[in-house]
Amino acid sequence: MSISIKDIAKRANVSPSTVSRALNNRPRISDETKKQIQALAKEMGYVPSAIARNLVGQRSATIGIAIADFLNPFYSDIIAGIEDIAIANNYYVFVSSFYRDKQRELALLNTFYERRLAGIIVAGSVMDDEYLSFPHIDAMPAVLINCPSHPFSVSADKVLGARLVVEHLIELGHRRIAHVRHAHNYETAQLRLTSYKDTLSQHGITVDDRYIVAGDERFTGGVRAVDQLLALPEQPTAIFCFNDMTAVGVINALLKKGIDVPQDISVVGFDGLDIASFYHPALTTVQQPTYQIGCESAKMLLGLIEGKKNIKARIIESQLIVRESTAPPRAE
Amino acid sequence: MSISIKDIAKRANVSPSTVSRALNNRPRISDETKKQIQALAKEMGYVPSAIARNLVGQRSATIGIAIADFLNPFYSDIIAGIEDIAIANNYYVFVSSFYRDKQRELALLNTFYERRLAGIIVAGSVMDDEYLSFPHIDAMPAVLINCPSHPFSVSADKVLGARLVVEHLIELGHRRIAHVRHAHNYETAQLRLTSYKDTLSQHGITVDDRYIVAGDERFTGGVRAVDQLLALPEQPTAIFCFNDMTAVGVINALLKKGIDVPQDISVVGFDGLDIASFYHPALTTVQQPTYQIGCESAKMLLGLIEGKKNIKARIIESQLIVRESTAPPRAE
DNA sequence: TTGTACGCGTTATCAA
DNA sequence: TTGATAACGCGTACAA
Repeated sequence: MSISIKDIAKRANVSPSTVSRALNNRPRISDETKKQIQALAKEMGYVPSAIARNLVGQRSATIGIAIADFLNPFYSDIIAGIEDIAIANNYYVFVSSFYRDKQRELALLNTFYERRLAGIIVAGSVMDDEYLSFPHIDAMPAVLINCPSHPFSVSADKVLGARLVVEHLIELGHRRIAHVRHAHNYETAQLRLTSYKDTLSQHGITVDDRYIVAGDERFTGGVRAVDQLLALPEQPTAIFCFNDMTAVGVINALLKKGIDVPQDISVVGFDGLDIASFYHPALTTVQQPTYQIGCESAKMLLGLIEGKKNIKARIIESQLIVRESTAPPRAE
Repeated sequence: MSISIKDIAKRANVSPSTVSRALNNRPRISDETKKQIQALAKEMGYVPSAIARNLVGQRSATIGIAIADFLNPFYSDIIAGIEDIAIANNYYVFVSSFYRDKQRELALLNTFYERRLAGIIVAGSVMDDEYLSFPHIDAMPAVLINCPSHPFSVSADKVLGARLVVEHLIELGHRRIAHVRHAHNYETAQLRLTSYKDTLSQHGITVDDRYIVAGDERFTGGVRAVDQLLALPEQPTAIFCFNDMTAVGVINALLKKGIDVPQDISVVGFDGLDIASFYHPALTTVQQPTYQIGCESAKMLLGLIEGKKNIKARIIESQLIVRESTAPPRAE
């Protein structure tokens, strides 16, 4: 059992409230007793109980971050951005992951609410529109990352990103452009897919569903996707991947089969992780301002916590970065 | 303000204690009122306050994880292991990072203690031996990952790992073997370095400090290290890197300068991340059982929380995996 | 300047 | 089977 202000009060022969005043730098106390008590508290190794404080104060100064997948470095940078803003505003941050599992996501949100956290940020939710019906959303504000349809959200422009990718490939001369989508159909995965289809159509290329295969967001998803795509009668000449992790998996699988990237097949990623520029060949990809997204979402959440009302969904532009993994298709 | 058992009690015309009994499936209550109250609680959207529960119960059923760096995927797998064990034992898990900053690490531990968490797991501490003097260690048990000198710790065998690496390179015929160490001299970084030196000496190779340069644990650290090493009058023929991230940075920098890996220079990583096998060339590295380390440390912590006493530091064997980034040195 | 009394939401003990 | 009461650690009116 840890020591409390009562213990200090006894030792100092004062009342608990005097101790409380001394430790919180409150006015109605003499400088002398204040210093005396502060010294005693330090000596006794007193650490205030956030639990008791939260209970009486009805606020926790802690925000929770629920992220889809710890194993995807995409989220690491976002977390760093959130942390920096939160710490600067005297908030603590706790992170947890739900691994794209709806049940775990719900359980996590519930845990956050049980702790009466001041607010939460969710990145990569698989609940999507059901979010608005989450019962405690008014008591514990939430900001969603990459769910642009939600009013309180910060997202990168996936529609633009996917269009830039497809147009880049078409300009290079590709016609058979495959897409490795995310097996989960959550919002921003869907947006990439739709934008991919739309852009193809706009350029007079018929969408062929056989060129759309499911991956996940890790290396292995890309490997499996390659097996499917290479089994096709007419192999694609370019593969647009859901994200950089997938693209690395795809390239690795292709190289292992003796297929050169980009000479035989072009590959494009999405996200702009560090690994994209360090991989070999370096990935053509869509750069997402992850750290900035983290900062923006934290600022938005702090605004919501303080009761700000005029808050709108933010969409941040993303940018195509052409590197070594794309080239014109081989002449047939 | 969220609704409490008092609110439910009023609506049901019973006392708060009856509501508490109903909601916690306690014995002394009739089935009828229990069901009635449970239904009412659900209807009213009641969620118990973990804060109040913790205050009265003096326990939180939550463990905190402090990890050195979110941006290093090495820790992601460890977290997954911890989470799985914790959840299976009805514990919640909150993760936070201190980015190898001693002040932030201390602040984080303090935050954890303020919440009166049941226990903590720290991975990649930069405090090392000072840990034992952390004042609240008895009230909130801690397990350290990769601090083998600490009594409650789970670590991979870095000494063995580094020796396997160096011997592998020596067997291939290398004599000028460089080491990119971590700029922070925390325990397991030190162990790799010492083992590297010892193994060289044991094989009659003089340790040359110019071949030991500092990196960090990210890609960029490897890039900077390469600049230093290539400026040397006699360039090394092999580079043993602190971890896989560093190795990727090193290889990337070498390839950019037109130096082939492994034909011109061999490179070895450490950790056995997924990226090590997906990189191109695939990395020779020391595989660490990250998920298992996570599980073991969680089990150890739960043991400590339950008051188990006969707990000893665990060291888990690591294994050299030879892939494509090492080869005999070029004949001179 | 200091102390007393109460309440935050919950559980546990005792009495009814 | 149920209700009243106290307690967890802290902050804050209000009284002294």
